[in-house]
Amino acid sequence: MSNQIKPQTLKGFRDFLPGETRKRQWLKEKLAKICKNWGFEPIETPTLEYLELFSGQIGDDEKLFFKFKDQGGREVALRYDQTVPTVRYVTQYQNQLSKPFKRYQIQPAFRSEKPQKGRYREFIQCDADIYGDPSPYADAETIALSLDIYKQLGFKQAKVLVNDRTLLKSLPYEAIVSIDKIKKIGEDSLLSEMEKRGIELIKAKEYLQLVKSLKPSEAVKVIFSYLKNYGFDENWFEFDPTIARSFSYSQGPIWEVFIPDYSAGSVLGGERYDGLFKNLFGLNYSGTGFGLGFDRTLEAADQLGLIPLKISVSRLLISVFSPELLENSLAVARFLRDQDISVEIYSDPEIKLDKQLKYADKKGIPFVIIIGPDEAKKKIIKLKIMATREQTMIDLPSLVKKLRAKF
RNA sequence: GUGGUCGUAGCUCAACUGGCAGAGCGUCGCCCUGUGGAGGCGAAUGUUGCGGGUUCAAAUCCCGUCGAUCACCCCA
Repeated sequence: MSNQIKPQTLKGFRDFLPGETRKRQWLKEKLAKICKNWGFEPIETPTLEYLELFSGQIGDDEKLFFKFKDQGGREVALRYDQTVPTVRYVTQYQNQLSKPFKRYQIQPAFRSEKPQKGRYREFIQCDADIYGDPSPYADAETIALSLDIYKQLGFKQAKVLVNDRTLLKSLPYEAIVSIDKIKKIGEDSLLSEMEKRGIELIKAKEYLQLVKSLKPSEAVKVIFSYLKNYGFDENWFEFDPTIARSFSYSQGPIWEVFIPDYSAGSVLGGERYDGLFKNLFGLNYSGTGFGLGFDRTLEAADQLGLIPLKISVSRLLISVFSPELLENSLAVARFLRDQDISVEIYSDPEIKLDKQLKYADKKGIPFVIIIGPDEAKKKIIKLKIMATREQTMIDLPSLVKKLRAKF
């Protein structure tokens, strides 16, 4: 009798089956490649940080931290976002980093939220930021990168809505938080929302009018001319004074990216947050950039059919005719692998050929090699193309040539 | 964190007001001992998420718990 346990994942934490994992890897690789194309350097930060790093900044939301005492009694927290740890990182290594410093980062973050669809306790974020450049050109560059990512991923259209937090300076924080919801709840509900947050109705109406009358700031103009010069079509960007990004540390330009063909909300959000350096470390420094929602972006790409469909990692299965002929299959496998061709060999030589073919079929492996007694005697192999059922007897050097052409 | 809905075979789901736990798909076997997707025939599979309670009797009602999902909150 053993204490058997139930196989299950923790609330809000996920396993990924091979098909899903391949999609996720596809997106990670694309994101990394695009960021590198823009000259952004990859970095990583630890999963665990001192709790105090986050706790000063977030106030109300501390209940969302995954925090505990480690074995040494230290108060620690799982990475809650990428921005705050990276501000620490930039401060800590400023002498070793270029200025400006451009970095991207694809790592999981942890929040102890109540999970919902598309909302998990462990989720990947892709952040890209520019540090040490206070000019709106730095904002413009990260915004251009925001758009280029979606363009390079194959989206027909993405749209960035840009605002400037300095335009909202005269509004109290509660009003800004409310304004951010206007698209979701409408103007009427917005007014009652503001009242609920302790703003008088008259004031609320005043704030709403003010916001609606706002015109693009100089920084926003710089950004738009940058985007235009980079070659983005005018319908890829727009000024929207209701984009507020209710983070307490946002200042200066703020933006969110939406996919018109995907309705589940924004897929990316960014802002300038120079003040964070001051608040945390008393440093005069600047940072601007974005966090990209990995799951939403992946879902959007999947829904719109942008993920290349490769059912299997294996492109070629070497079947094993019988235990006696296993060595022939092994020899071919080794030969092909030495030629840098990925092959999978069927593991159990006792299993009949029809099962092995069925396996290849199910896994979507397009080519199967068969080596029976006849082939073994002639020192050749039979290549079967699953899609067409076509079979050819072929020797190894020609096989390599043929596969190179097909792959 | 607050409130609602849900959890039955590998998957999708049935089971009238409490009364013998079922179907489709898939899986497996055979038709087909050197060849996969179609077709035919046959077979296996359940602690009804878990724990407790009420009842002659619980998948069904009650409590707790784990998980999923929706709304709110929040969303660095």
